[in-house]
Amino acid sequence: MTAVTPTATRADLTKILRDAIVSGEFAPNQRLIEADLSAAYGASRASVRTALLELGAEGLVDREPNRGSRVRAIPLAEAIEILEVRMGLEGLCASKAAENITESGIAEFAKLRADILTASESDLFEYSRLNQQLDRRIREIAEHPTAVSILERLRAQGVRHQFRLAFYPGRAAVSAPEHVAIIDAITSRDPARAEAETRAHLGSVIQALRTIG
Amino acid sequence: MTAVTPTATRADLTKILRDAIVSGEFAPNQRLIEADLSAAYGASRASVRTALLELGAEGLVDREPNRGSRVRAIPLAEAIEILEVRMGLEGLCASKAAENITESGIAEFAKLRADILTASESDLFEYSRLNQQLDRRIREIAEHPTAVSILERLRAQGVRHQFRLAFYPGRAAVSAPEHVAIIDAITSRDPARAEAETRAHLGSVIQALRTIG
DNA sequence: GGCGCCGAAATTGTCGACAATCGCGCTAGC
DNA sequence: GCTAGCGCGATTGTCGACAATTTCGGCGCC
Repeated sequence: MTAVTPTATRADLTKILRDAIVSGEFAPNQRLIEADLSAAYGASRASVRTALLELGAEGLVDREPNRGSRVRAIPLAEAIEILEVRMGLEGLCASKAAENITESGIAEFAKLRADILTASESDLFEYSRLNQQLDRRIREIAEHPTAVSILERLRAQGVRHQFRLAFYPGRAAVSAPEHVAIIDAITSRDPARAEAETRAHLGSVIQALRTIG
Repeated sequence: MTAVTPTATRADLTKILRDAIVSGEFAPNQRLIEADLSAAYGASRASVRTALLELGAEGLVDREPNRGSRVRAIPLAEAIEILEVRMGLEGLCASKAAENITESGIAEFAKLRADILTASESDLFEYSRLNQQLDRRIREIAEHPTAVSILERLRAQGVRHQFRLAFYPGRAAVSAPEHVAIIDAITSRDPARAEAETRAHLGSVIQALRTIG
């Protein structure tokens, strides 16, 4: 536990800890002791405590009463549950995005489509980044705060499994056409198809997770 | 703000405040001042504070930094968003329930089906209670903790609008057949139909909410 | 030699006090 | 009479200390 930040104010503390968890700086199931974190980040224990409380509500840390907090480990079964939920929610967002998208949005997606196809064959880091950008833009265009806020939480929880999958050999070749299909459905302003393609894509992710364990 | 409970321990405080909010004891947009609540419930301000923090994470109270907490008012547009999300999630649960249901579960649902049809024509309170029970049983049978925990949060937020709608004249006559259709799909062990019927039902609720405002 | 009880260390939960911030009314100046 | 700036009351944010709880190790007893 390296004290990378000597003094951190409380407002940032939640973010700092969240980043540390999702980036894997803290190992799953690692205990998060309030006094230690307090010393490491130079904040008072009360500040650490509220930060842990928020992260507990986000599902990133487990908090057992009187027994402290630890980094929540997401088992495979739950990662799949999360993806099942995302099928419903991202399907909804894709459908809304197909309704809302503007002409300039369509142009933007056309460029994204080309870039994704290119990167999927050459640069997996870039490909992964573009996929995230696609997802983010779909959510922005969907204009559905309720769904988006839930998705954001779920994404943080599943990030470890997602990451593992992203660089699995041959995965990009499968997922790239699925992303393209989603883009095409949205730019055609076809909500039902956008939803179906999104669900199909996430279904394929579930399949992949199941097989590679 | 009547101090109905002279001394309340912190563990219960979150629950007490949550119940007070969803039951309408606190008006929407009402300010929740830490010192006042502390005095009213006989707990320390720190305990009140953590309770408010949790309720904030649940979306039941708005917390603006340095400006305190207030009961979150859910506008109609957001109530509809919540129902749209529930379409995805309850559809998923219904689908899983159709896969998981046992023989004894089928028998239980058959009885529930009859009771719902009866109550829908005579006793709206009982009808509303049975509907809630049906929803709860579907969630239990679905065995999908991730979806269920999200649904529980959303239900608490939307409860006011739901309640208003439940006793709208003629509403029961519309919703009862929809509930029956959901039951029939689940007891037929037909996941796709269970999902479709559930989504149709919630779609009908959205329609109703839109028209009665 | 193993099992259960007691006690100490570690850790979380709670409290009251102090500091920081925000909103509002009041005054002064034009 | 109106506006800008100041200061005060109200409320939240932060802190350190104390109390309560759990966990782990040692000791005695069977």
